[in-house]
Amino acid sequence: MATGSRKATLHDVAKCAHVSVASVSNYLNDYPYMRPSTRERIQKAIDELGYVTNQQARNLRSGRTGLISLSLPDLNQIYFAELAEETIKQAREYGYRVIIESTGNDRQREIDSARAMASNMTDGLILSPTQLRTEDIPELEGDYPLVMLGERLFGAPAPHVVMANETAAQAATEHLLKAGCRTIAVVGGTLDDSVPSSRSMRTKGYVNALVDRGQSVRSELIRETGEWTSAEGAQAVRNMYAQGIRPDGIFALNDLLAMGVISQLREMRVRIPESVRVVGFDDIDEAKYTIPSLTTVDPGRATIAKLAIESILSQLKNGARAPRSRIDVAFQLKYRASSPQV
Amino acid sequence: MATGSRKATLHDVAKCAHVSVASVSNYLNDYPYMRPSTRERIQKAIDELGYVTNQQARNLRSGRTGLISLSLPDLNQIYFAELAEETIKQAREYGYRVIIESTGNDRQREIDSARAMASNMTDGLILSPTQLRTEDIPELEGDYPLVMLGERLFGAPAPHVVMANETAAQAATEHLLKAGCRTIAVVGGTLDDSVPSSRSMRTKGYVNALVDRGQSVRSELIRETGEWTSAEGAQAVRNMYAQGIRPDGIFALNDLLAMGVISQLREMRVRIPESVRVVGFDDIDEAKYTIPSLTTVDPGRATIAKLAIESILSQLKNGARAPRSRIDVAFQLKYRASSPQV
DNA sequence: GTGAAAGCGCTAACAC
DNA sequence: GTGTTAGCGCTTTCAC
Repeated sequence: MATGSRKATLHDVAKCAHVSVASVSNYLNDYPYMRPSTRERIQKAIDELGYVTNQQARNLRSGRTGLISLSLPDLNQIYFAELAEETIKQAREYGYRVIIESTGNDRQREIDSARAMASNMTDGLILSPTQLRTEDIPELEGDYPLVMLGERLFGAPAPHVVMANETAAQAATEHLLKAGCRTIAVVGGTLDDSVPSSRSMRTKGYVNALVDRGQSVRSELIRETGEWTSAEGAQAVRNMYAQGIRPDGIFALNDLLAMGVISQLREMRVRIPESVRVVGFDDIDEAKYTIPSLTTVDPGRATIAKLAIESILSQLKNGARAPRSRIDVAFQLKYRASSPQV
Repeated sequence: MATGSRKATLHDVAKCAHVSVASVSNYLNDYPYMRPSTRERIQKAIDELGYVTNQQARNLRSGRTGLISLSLPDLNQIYFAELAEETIKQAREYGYRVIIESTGNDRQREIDSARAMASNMTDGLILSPTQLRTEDIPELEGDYPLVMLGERLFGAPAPHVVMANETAAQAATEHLLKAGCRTIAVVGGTLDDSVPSSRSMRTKGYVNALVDRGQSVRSELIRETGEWTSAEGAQAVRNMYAQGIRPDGIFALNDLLAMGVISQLREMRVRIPESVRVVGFDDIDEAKYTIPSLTTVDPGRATIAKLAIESILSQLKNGARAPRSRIDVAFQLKYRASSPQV
């Protein structure tokens, strides 16, 4: 490596190796038809000058950046942090890097994520909105690669990768039913389905499972909560018991709620799973470490990330936005100690 | 917005507005000396053509990208996810976006993060390594803006923003002492300080506090753990009690451990804080929601992110890497129910 | 105040 | 096989 005063360019390398810039460029891009001796001279010059390709110039020329935008509500929510981690990992497999936008559940920032795509800074956008409304769909028009995530804006003009909220919740509930539970509470649930959301979809799955078994849906077993935190999960259990409700199964709509549920039940000396089975949703890392460890729904985070990245790259290859479509991701029930498989 | 066949360029706008490209460029960059009528014509043309500046071209010309790399071990670790969130937020304040590299505690990937800087893709690097060794320091030479984070590689040729692991741990322990605790266990601690780490620094702080009070350090109160998970925290408490050790204060070296500690104590009907006070470290979001809520050390995550970003930007402005330096960030004890202020 | 022109460093035709 | 050249879309002197 040279005592670089200024950064070496293709031009410098060409001069140093006594070849043309085209040859150097070819060399860098693995052009096959090239005399070995030329190759060597070029490589030597590169080493000597400590040359590194300037990505920006390459980007301008090629129209690609090797960057993908991932727009999420909030990395403080474990689910999204873990999704981001998976997405970064997947992108790296293909030589891509990820810019993360955190929108903080702000509609304008969600729109801005889309608008930023017009400036060519990244090769594609993976967007997980929570506030966008149907009227915002025009903001998503464009020819850049786009993949939608989450429960909103199914009308968006792009592929939409969705987790199986409803069927997974149904399977979780069926598991409890099959294990003999007859009084299954759903913590975090709601019967309000005016706005599609994880909350409403998962509750619907729960209801479906009961109905399929000919069981009645008891509204006192549907425990609404505010935020999905462990404190709310614990509170929900306390309230339920205070009202004399004694479930033998609890389906918490995410793992944090489930952690609160477990902690409260243990506090109350309720045995898990002997007296009450507990099932969560998301399969966050901590679910393995609760006591007892948490049976939960793995919504296929890794698959979601993989499909999203692959769709972006295939749209990029085709040079066109893929049409609106829906890609359902398989879920998996992870059986752990809080409700073993029967 | 026009029925853009192809994306409009500066050139197109210039032609449409009957001015030169220079004027359009000036307009876009808020050049003050410009006839209002010209301004208007240009703006009209921009609207008409739906022109958006091409960032890549601007980047090539200006040598800047508006991107900062943040290289972290793992977004699945809540602390890092929350740090990333803060960093993204701070960067946005200055009009910057963040590329997140997740190195998975892999030394080669940590090195790659640094090497990637040579290609001009981002304007600076915030690096939080866990595996880099002193011999890797040469990899960090360069004139690009760099900020180091964490407990390693203090010899690196760049500013190093560090949290007050030792003094914060000392303060946390002093708080317990002041509250009357006489048998304070440290969960996650270690007396091995051969490798500098959060673990060893925080333990050292704990020891300092005891020594300052003239108390002896009892090795059976230093409870080593494997990973810092809540399961390990709970296990540590069980082991301790099984050995007949009855602490009246527990300092857990991070919040996940503390959550396990709390959950196990409640299980055992030990009253918090009456019988045992519990203090954690990190102030993750969940710490507010444990039951009882967790007294913990806020290591100044927001400040760390802010200082890191600001240092990157100031290095950028100065056109040179800032010299090696150490920037200590103030911590704050967050008093909550698990150990109220005395 | 505004315009002409020279690149930033690279890639991709196309010529030889 | 290798070289020449024309830009990618923008910013920035420097004339006028």
